[in-house]
Amino acid sequence: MKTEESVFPRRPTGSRFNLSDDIFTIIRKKILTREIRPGERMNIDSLSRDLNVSQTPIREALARLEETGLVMKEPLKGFKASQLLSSKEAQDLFNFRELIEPFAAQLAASKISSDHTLLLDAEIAKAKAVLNMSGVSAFEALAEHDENLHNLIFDIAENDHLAKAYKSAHSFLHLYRLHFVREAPVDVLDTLNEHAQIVAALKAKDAQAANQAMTTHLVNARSRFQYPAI
Amino acid sequence: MKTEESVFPRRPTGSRFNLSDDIFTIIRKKILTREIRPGERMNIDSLSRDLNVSQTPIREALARLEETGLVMKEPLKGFKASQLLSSKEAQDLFNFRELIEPFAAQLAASKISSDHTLLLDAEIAKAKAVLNMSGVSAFEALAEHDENLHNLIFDIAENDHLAKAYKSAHSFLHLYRLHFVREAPVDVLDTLNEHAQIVAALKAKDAQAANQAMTTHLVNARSRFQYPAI
DNA sequence: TTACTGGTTTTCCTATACGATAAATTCAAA
DNA sequence: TTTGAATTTATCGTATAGGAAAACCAGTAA
Repeated sequence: MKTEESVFPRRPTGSRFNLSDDIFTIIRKKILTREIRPGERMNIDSLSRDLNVSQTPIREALARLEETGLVMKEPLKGFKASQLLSSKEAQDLFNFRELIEPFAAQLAASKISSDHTLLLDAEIAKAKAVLNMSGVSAFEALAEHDENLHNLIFDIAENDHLAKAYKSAHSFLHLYRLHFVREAPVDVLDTLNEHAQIVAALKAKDAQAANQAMTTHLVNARSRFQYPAI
Repeated sequence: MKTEESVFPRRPTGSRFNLSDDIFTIIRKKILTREIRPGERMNIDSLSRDLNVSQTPIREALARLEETGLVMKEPLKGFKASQLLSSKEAQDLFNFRELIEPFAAQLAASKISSDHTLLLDAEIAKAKAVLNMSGVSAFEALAEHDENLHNLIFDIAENDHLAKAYKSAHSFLHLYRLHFVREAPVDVLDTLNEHAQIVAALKAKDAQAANQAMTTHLVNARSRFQYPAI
């Protein structure tokens, strides 16, 4: 019978809800940052001890993560982080992106507003900073910018189904890319130029050009992405 | 040392695990058949009583369903089945289908094997039976055939990302369509003819024709799908 | 070495309790 | 009668203990 728990309720009452949402986000981040490695087993009990919550929210979070595909449950063995995409799956993913992202860009071009224009300009301006970086931090900054920009385009396109499909696929690409990060400098300049072209097409409300610029970008991205033959 | 457990174990040992998976399927089905209506509140306690399981598997199932979008959690009110797609969202969904399904058909045409051909033929043959039905049962049979065929095509196309995107979007279309089911006879003949054309293109391994046939089918489906202005 | 057997660990599930919050209901005052 | 405050009720979110069954492991026998 402990007394301190009644005096200091663990959770500052009313300040935040949905513990399991928080846990979901935390575990998801652990996976996406490779703190939990692909294929690694995840023990409900130790997670609950580490994160200082009971098993219930852990179970809920893992169930949701399983639904996203980032986590797998083996019937009587427990949960583990999903394996990395195979080479074929990665190619499939690129094919998928090359299908939906140009379409999203095309839609976005026809729906863009002046607010959106400002956001796009801001993102492009921010990205210039990457040029002065190097090594891992450059890689990370570029990845973040890339994600921001692509998300922004889906926001502008205003098709939830499209955005959802992209988001769910994107985690896997992120992990895959992370796995093969090398010290070797990514070709930052090319990437930024392509981004700028996409944004220019969007601002010009030229749907056709936006589609084309995005396609070009993705095709180049695929070829830049030279992962070692495994 | 009990003896009866070998005769009749509580859970037919080995035959099924994962109570929460079963529950997930059951609840999902209840939603998809409108036994649980869009917007209806779902009480964890009464679900656990109705389904004769404890709260834990219910919570897990609901968490997963929330991830699919079929169920929503309002912070301190509980779970409810998601609202029907708005008219805009339904249009967005059709746009999305018109993007990914023709592409899937195109892929399928280039990958199709003789096994697949048999399956497609079987599905087309089975669908003929719908012509002799009427009313609601015709609608249901057609919907099932339609789903089978489209799923089959995604199987053949062998791109998991694509298939996943389709599956997640499809539930919503199903519900939306169900909502507006009318006694008025759907145009079964047109639908079956279009399906036959798609299958013909696939069997001919003509990717371009398959893409085109699917596009035509979807465009027609959209226009056949005359829902009342809300 | 291989195969079996018994104990240990892990996981899934159940049951249940308790605090907090939203909704419903009662009751008092204008 | 109506309005508003207080109280009750229902339900969610969280926590924790424990039991059943499978999986794992180690030690022994062939």
